[in-house]
Amino acid sequence: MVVTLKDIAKETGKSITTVSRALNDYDEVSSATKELVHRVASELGYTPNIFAQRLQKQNTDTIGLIIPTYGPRFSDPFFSELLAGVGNRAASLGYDLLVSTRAPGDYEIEAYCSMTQGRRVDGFVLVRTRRKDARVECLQKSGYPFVAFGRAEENINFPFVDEDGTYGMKTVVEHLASLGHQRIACIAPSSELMFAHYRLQGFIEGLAEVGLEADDSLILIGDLTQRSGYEQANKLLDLPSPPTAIAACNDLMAFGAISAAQERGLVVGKDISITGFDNIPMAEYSHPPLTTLHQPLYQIGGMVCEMLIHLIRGESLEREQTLLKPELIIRQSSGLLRS
Amino acid sequence: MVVTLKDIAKETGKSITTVSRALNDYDEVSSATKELVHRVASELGYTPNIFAQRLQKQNTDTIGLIIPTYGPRFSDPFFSELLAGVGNRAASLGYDLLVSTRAPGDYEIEAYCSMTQGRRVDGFVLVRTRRKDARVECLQKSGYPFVAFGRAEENINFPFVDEDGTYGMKTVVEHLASLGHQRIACIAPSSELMFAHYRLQGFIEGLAEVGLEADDSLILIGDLTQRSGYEQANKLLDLPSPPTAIAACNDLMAFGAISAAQERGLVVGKDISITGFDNIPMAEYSHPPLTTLHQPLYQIGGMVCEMLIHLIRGESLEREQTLLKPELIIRQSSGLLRS
DNA sequence: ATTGTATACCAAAACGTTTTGGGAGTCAAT
DNA sequence: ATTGACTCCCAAAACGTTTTGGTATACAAT
Repeated sequence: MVVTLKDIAKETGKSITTVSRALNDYDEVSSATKELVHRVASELGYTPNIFAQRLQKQNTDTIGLIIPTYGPRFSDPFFSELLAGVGNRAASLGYDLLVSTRAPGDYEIEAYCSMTQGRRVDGFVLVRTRRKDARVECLQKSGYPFVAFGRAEENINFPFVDEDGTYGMKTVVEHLASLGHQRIACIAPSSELMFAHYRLQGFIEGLAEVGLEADDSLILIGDLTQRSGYEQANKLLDLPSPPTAIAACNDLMAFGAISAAQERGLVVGKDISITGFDNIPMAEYSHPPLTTLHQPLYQIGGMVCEMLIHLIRGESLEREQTLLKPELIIRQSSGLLRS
Repeated sequence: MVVTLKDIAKETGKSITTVSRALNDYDEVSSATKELVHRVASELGYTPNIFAQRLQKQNTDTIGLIIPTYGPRFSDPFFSELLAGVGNRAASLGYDLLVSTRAPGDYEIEAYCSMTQGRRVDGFVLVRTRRKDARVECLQKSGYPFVAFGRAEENINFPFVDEDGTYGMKTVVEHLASLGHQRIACIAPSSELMFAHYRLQGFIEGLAEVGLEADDSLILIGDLTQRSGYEQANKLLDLPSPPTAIAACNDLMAFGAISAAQERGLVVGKDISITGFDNIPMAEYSHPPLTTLHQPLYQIGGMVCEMLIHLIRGESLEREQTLLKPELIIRQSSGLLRS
């Protein structure tokens, strides 16, 4: 049978109150009693019933993470690394992690509602913010604490960590321009996604800074998968005057683009330069290795998680909003323009 | 303030008992009362306190998944796809998913203990079974329901879904042999991991079936990452008489091996054949596209999750143990032996 | 008149904690 | 002797559900 405080009380001859306090290390219990209670507790193999605790304390020691999954072949290294970061930090701070996977859309908000209404979690980690983010509205309205990985449209204010995608893409464009490239294309995800918006903005500003004109026909929209990188790159390469460099807004699409170029016999890094964004582990081992921007996803996951827990505990945050500068990692997928 | 049954009772003039029963659709409540209660409940915005329910019912409607994370750059597409499968199925069956990420080792068992002892979950999904799997022992001893993705050493009996890795690697070896390869190497993870054990066994049996002798110097151990595929492939290629084909036991190591071969100027698929196992999305877009074995991870995740929930509900399983045949996907990383 | 059987309801107990509000004893200062 | 401060302890309430073990009424069958 399951051991409860009552059993320990009976065994030690103390009251339930005292047992509870002894186990929680209150000062008003003598050290002799504390010792006795602890000994008996471990003899009987006592473990507190977490739901009774939560019912009483009205908190959950659990944080929620809802992962938007795009289709059944969902397999974005982005999330596994971030998840590891959030999960490990949560565990080390004594919090459980309740994960829900939902396709973006109507049911996604439902997942938030069911977690908030049932008071299943103390707060949320929000990932991949969107331009009009119903999740942000929902959480702000309900007053649930949350920390986002990613910003939102200007005027909404909430704690976040984000990478400076604009800065990142500017450095990519500078890099490509310094290699002599003038026709630089971009494969960007829908600007609905805030990070895509910032990255694309960086691409355009970068072009301006190096004195190149943005050409709308060289900016295509992809959906973050290799497949779409492949398809959009094919469209770019079919243009009468194709680009000599393609800056993809994430590594997966860059791989798709590389694949498309190679199918046409182009040598990536020589005939054409292709860059990514994220520096997923695969980037180092692709052929050719991918020039990309490094985002420390594991650390970001940890940061976001820790900020959230501070918030839940009612502590003030050192920094409400953090913007990280991604670092350009130059590998062989980008090279001098062949003249 | 939070609305409770008591509030509804007061508002409707009924007792708490009747309100509870009305909401749970017991027959012993008149339909008029049911209607009244439901109306008032939704007017007041009632949502049950989940912890009170769980305390009373002594169950959690939550399943646990503990992901072994190898290091901070943990980023295995294997897990994101599996997680999506488990998570989506759990949600559709009304279960929450509690995820814990732990490095394999001592703390991993602790994670199981804290979930079982605190009775935080009704059961577990166990992934990547190991030869002497302390987790299996722990769960069997505690009597917690669980379903594994992967088998264990012969005599232990528990419900699982697994892919037939032995069969899979045999088909790979047959494929390579049919292309004329005679010196075929294998990069396998530690045989501590059951799936690695079966895959390696398939490799060896496969060699025997096509009349080739296994050469121990051609079997190296990796740790599932690209880096280790790269390192081990380098060792193989440095041999006085290097292999003409390398069968890696997962896709990530295959990519590492491809990278190593390409660094030496070898054309993969011509000068050397390299194969993987898993068919992660990247396999289609690598250069060259990877010959590998397809595992339907998303579906497997769903199956495992559903079996577990049946088990938790005390229903009998249609099949306790399922072995799936992986399908060989031939792409360009394997080709005819150059003579 | 009694018994049986539905139907519709309810008070109180139970789940296992933590917290509230207090009590009893000891010791020292007035 | 009284007061105050301190230490150590406890009974009971509270958290919000579900379940147990009833009751009261109405109606039909004996």
